Amino acid sequence: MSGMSDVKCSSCTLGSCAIYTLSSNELEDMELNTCQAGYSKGEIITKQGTPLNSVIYLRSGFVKEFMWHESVADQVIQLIKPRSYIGLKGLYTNSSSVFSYQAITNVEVCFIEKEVFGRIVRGNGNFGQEILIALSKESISNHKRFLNLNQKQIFGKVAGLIIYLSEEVYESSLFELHLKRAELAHMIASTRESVTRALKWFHNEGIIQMKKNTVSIEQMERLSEIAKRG
Amino acid sequence: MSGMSDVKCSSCTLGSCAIYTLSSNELEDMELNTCQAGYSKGEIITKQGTPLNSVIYLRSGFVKEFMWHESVADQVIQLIKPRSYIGLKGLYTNSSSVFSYQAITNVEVCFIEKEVFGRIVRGNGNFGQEILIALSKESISNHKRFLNLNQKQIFGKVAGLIIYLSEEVYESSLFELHLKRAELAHMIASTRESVTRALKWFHNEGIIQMKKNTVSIEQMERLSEIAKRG
DNA sequence: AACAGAATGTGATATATATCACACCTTATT
DNA sequence: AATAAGGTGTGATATATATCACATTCTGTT
Repeated sequence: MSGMSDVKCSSCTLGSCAIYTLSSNELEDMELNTCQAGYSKGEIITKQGTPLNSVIYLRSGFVKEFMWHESVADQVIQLIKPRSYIGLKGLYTNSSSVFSYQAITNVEVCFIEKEVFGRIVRGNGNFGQEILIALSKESISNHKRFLNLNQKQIFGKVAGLIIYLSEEVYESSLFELHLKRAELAHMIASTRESVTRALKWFHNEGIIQMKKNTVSIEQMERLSEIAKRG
Repeated sequence: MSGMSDVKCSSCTLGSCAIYTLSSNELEDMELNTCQAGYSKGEIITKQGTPLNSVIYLRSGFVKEFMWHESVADQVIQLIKPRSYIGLKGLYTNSSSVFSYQAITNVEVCFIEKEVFGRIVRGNGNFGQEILIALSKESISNHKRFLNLNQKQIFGKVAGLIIYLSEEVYESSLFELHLKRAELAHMIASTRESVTRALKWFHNEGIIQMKKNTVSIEQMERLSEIAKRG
């Protein structure tokens, strides 16, 4: 967790849509109860079970939301893209984090105290609306992954995963894979080896191109066909 | 879709937590833009792709959220319990429904125009907060099912499904299965036959008891052990 | 540059479960 | 009561993929 020069919320260029709805008073309220931090690739931001009295705003970088599951290997729930809130869904539950969050690139975040956050939601319906929108979008995005898991064949699941990463996370047909094979596998209830084989096959067929860890989708049509039919 | 005598929002005994935050003006606004309906078991409430300019409030009964997926059989996303909002996550997206909703018992619902709903959210932060809470809870509940799918063995998945139904939907260790075997299977990416076998085995082991379509969880410990370890 | 450790690729095999085929049961309809 | 139709139970078989074991490549550190 590396230090960094603090940016005021009011002058932040990486803020959420939501903060544009805030009055200067509200903004100041938030500023006073927010603290900024940087993490480098690989660092854990919060661990499940740990107290967490903040909503975390991801200014830049990508974060992995996951759980360490008893016997089973870690389960990756989703990847979070920059300019989104982390752990919003925990805002109104208990004070300890349900999930763990890890920086998968270098990352800048802000910790906003839950209490202030809630106060502002209650006081400013427009802010609430924006948060509601954010949460809805996350929810729908997760549903897509969910549906993908109902696909039985791994090739279909891997194809769906690539599409998810491209559309919901990296928002580009060209992106770097920040997760290793085993983690990708854990996102679709499969194994490292099976993911390797699927990616290799897609590559050989010219459906995607992979050099190093950079994926480029070449034939989206075929890819989504595979994601649908298996 | 059977008719029924209309209840005013202000005198509704089956309202959400959220509506208790409303002023009488807001309540009236809602009343004027809400219409009530009843469906009987099996009826489709909304079909995916169909225009939907309302948030639907489920006063009583249970509803299945699902998609008809191209080649593949229907995919059940979740079951919705009474006194919750249906399609909240679609409030701020497009005007056509992403999912289909079917009554799996007799059901009473209210259609509240999205526009009014949004207006009230913006005007009343406390209402917004309650909606946010509802959405968060739904989100977390779905995450649990999600994690369960990452379980590879069917016995584990079926066990997890039973726990989900008991804890998140029916809120009792004794409940009636409103879904048929094939639909249960579609919730966990498995098959009718495998679900049959798993349930049979649980029954024989005395972990659950099943008569007709009523399930009673007898040994929660073992069930959750199976859900965890497979 | 050399090394160690991690991550990834690859083939052979085992195995869980999907699939198939059919029997049985339940429910509704005539 | 008889019939039909939808749902469920059950065994035999096929098959996709997990598992295993090892080779290869990549990564960062001394």
